[in-house]
Amino acid sequence: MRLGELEKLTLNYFWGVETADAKRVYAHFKQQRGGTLNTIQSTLDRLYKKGLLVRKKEGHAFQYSAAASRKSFIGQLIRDVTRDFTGDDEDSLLAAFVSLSTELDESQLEKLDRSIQEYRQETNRKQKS
Amino acid sequence: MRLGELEKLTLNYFWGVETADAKRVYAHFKQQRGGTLNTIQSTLDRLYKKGLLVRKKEGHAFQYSAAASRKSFIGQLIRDVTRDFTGDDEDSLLAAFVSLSTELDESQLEKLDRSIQEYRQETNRKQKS
DNA sequence: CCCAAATACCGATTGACAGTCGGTTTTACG
DNA sequence: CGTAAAACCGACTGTCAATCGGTATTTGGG
Repeated sequence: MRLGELEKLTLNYFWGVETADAKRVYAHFKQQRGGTLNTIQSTLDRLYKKGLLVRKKEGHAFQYSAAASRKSFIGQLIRDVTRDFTGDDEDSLLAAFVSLSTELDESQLEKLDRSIQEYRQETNRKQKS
Repeated sequence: MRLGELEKLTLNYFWGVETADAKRVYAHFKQQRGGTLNTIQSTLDRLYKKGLLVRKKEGHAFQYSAAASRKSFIGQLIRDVTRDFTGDDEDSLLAAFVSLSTELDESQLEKLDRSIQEYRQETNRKQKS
């Protein structure tokens, strides 16, 4: 799924606010990039149709909000972009991790290692309860 | 940087062969998808201009080959796709890892953990020598 | 209950860019 | 130096984001 520049900006915006209607989003972007309310509405609609935003009518306007957290969205993004380059036999997620490893320095690897340990602990706790 | 379908197939092809000229690539794809030699040549040229293939003239034709390994390419891909969603303050690579973590199960985390340990050992060895 | 303002929705246009391929130019080798 | 092979150029198509004008719809107030 392809994302345009304004779509990316909009998604980032929605991870900073709970909820917003087109007018509110427009007020935010009017300063930094101009354009019309209509353009924002189209973009919100496109993101909605792509399943990246959810919406609910309240009064006159739809209230939009992010369909997924930033983190899980990025995770999905990575899986999408790597799928075409990783065979079904190998674990594409793991392959992605390993690919990225070569870009990390020791201190980052250490941090990562801690994050993973933490997450494993958490997962184990959940499974036991 | 956007990649088309044929471009992805072509990159994958080049990770399976050392080197190939347009004719050879065409011979490979003729079966599974038809098209003309010219189309392949355009695609090779586009990939070359994008820096994803390197080439060297040998006799009549350019010999193309992958500019980077599959793994480092995927790593680059992930960094590109995540850049717009990770602030400069936070470490985007680390963020990507953590995002993906939520998609892994315990056995995968274990494997990942092992990979990281291995890699850290390797890195340390290199730095000492 | 109906009207006007607010908003959603539709359609057209533009700009990138991949894919495709015909035609022309360049090039390497005999 | 001529020719066959390959590179290169240009055109056209299809897709999709961005943009925005115009129309349809909806909602809350009167």
